[in-house]
Amino acid sequence: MSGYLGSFVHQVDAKGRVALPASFRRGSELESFILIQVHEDALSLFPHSSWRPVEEELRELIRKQPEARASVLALTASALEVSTDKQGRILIPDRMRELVGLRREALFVGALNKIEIWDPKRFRESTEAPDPKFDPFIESIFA
Amino acid sequence: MSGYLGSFVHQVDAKGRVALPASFRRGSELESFILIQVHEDALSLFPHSSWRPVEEELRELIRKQPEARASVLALTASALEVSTDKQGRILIPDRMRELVGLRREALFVGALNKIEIWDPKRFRESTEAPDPKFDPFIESIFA
DNA sequence: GGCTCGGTGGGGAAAAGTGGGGAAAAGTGG
DNA sequence: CCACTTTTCCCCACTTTTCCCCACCGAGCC
Repeated sequence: MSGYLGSFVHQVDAKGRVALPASFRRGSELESFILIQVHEDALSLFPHSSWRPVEEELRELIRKQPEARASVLALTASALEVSTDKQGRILIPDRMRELVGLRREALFVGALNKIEIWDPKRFRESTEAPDPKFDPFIESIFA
Repeated sequence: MSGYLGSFVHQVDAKGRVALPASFRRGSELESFILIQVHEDALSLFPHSSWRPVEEELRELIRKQPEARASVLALTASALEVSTDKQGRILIPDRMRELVGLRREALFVGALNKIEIWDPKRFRESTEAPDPKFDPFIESIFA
């Protein structure tokens, strides 16, 4: 199975639940993800297979540069393990929705090894004027 | 199951008991941890699986640098094994709470291989202005 | 049209968090 | 060795939150 691709808008209900897009579900059983804010304006969902190497590298960073401990602690403090319920939904705590301005609608965006969750309006604003500086690199990848 | 993540505030009752957050409980039975102060302003809770390699390294250090014995002894002297009671609570002795300024509220923070226990106010102060020097490292980890 | 699958909503049982009384154990002094 | 004090911790009770489960709706397919 290849990386996550595509974008889907789903409703956030009164309890803070959102259905994970069907095409992002891998096993048919209940799955769990790491929910964390690593970019301004978006939450990220890591499946365990993608999270494991991230966790290793974070610990490596602290061992080599102990002063980075506070930065890493701030990250892990705001991260969270979330599981899908029997309907394939995840629960996003109020606190995390506020961080990225999520209201009634959540935009799920496939980002290869992870899934990003955006407020639809903010996503449009962030992607409508991409920097053309990188176009040659991207074109050469697809050549 | 991956490392400890998330942050949770719980009440310290008059007897010095605090509920361990449910998401930090691994086995359904009673568990035990090593409670120790390794950082200024925070207590650390090590599950046995994380403590074992630490213990190895401490002994290794003494073997290679015998002058470090006093420092290690000061650490182990203030450490403590704590078990959860049937309600999933641990007991934090007054002496340890005073060391890190813990009063009525205790903030449990997941820090991958261990759990840290902070006074909520001190945690905010310590993490609200993280050193941006490490941002590039962290971003490259999540790329 | 009937069926299935994906998405949405809400009620209720179960679990988590909190507090306190009292028995058991440990510590202290005669 | 016994009696008394203090501490520990086991157990019960209550409140709040979580989340499991059922039901419905709508779109697409057979």
